Parts: sequence; C-alpha cells; structure tokens
Amino acid sequence: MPELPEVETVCRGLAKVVLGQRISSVLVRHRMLRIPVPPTLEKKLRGRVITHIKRRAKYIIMNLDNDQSAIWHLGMSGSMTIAKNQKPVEKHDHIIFKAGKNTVTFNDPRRFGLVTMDTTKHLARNKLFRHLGPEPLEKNFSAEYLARKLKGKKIAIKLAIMDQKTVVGVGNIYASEALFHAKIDPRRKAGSLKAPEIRTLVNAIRKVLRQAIAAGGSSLRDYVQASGELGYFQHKWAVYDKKGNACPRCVCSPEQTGGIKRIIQGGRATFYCPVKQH
DNA sequence: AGACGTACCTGACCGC
DNA sequence: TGCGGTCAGGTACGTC
Repeated sequence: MPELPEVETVCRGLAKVVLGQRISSVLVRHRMLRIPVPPTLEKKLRGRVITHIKRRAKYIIMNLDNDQSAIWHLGMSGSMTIAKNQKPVEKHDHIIFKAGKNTVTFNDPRRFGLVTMDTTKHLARNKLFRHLGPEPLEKNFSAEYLARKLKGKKIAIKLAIMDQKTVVGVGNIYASEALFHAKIDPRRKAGSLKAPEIRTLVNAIRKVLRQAIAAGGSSLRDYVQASGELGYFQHKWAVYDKKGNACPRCVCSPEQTGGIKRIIQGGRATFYCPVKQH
C-alpha cells in the first residue's frame, strides 16, 4: 500500500511511540530483503536512543544517538506494527525490535522493502537518496520547476510524475488520482503540457496527497488500541480501481461511455475518465 | 540521455 | 480441491 501518505502516517505513528526511546533488543528473522540487511544492524541499533524520525520520499529515517541512522522502506507490501505486549511472531515478520515498552515489527511478504544503516551526516549522499527529486509538499516543487523538468519529455505524463527523479512520493494510485483532479489525460506526452495545466497538476498532486495524509492521520488516533498496524487506512479513490464506474460528479452516463477506463502504462494499471481528462 | 522492458517476491483471486 | 494464469500500492538495472 505504501505511497507517500501511508509512509508519512507510519512515520507519525512511530514517532508518537518510539521517539526518545531506547532500543533494547533487535531480532532479524530474514536478511534477504530488497538489499541484504546489514550484518551490523543489530549491533548498531541495540542500546541506542531514537532521536528523530522523519520521512524522505517513501523512506522512513530514524536518527540514533550514535550518529547513525536506520533507513526503512516498505516496498509494495511492507508494514510496521506497534504493540505494547509482544504478539506472536507471524510469517514475514522480518525485523522485530523493542523500543522503550513497545515492540515494533517490520513485516513484508514480498520483500521489496528494505532496512539499512548510514551515517546521519552522509544521508543526503546515500545511493538511495542521491537521485531523488523534490518533496511534493515542499515549496521547491513548484509549477516552474515541474515545467522545466517536463520540457521536451516524450514519456506519458503519468509515468513522468511517478518518476522519483521528477518528484518523490507519487505512486501508482496517487498518479491516477492527481491526473483525474487536474483533468489531464494520463497518456499525454509530458512535454506537451501547457503552463496552466502544469500549475493545476502541481496543485492536484499536493491536494490528493494532503487529503490522504489527513485521512491517515485521523485513523491514527487509536492506533495502539486497534490493530497496531500503521498506515493502512480507508480511503475513497475517485478513479483508482474504479473501472466502469461513474467518476465523482460524473456528467456522462457510464452505460454509454463505459465509465472510468483502465489502461496499462509502463506495465502498471492507470485509471482515468475519458470524458473529463484531456 | 532518455525511453522502455524486466526482474525481484509472495499471496490473493479467478476460471476451468 | 487443485492448477495455472494474472494481478498487486516500488525500485533498480540492463538494453537499445
């Protein structure tokens, strides 16, 4: 599930509980994630206090009091769970650590996720972060920036905004959602967008991400009492996974037009309204 | 350089 | 019930 809003929600949930806490134990049950879990992970985490937790793109960064940082990524199927009392170990629980009185579990069936370590001051130069574009919710992701970035590009606009070098955090769901709100056809060549369309798109990306974060935040209130699983919240998509349906405020009849369309771009499903998006 | 395609991995679901 | 095929929210890398 994790795109930017989910990762942000996981980050906030973790911060609430483990920030300032000391890690007393670390168990790694499976070392072959997207990249191997560093052999020194346990040693570098155990006994350390978590001093900061933040998100960069879809990565979670935990700063420790030894100038080291743990870098987490949830991949396609990863999750983090917090429990006051350690629950039974489940299949695909790869990393389990205790911070203060809580136990945090990283579970990832497909193992596209990762955890690694780096020196905190070297983070920006880390291979995982070096090529990343701006954060979509920060000021440097502007219409002017995006126009410059898209200029002359022949790839479809949907693929362009999913490219983490263009802007980070926009995954397959929010790419479709943002383009729907901006009324832009996902198949358009990125370089063909006019300045006003780019401005609208920047605002639409911001809007769908902010709304999703807000939805996640509201589901966080009772997170420990509930399942303890962070970042998995109900959300209403306008077009994603809605093939054949009427889109919100639909002006056409889906019986005649076929409603929301599903196509494949770059091997991934794209959903859009052929009537509203041009 | 940019545009593609493919690979990594497990599980859920669907039709036969 | 079993089996094969397809699909899934991400990213890196190889090839043209």
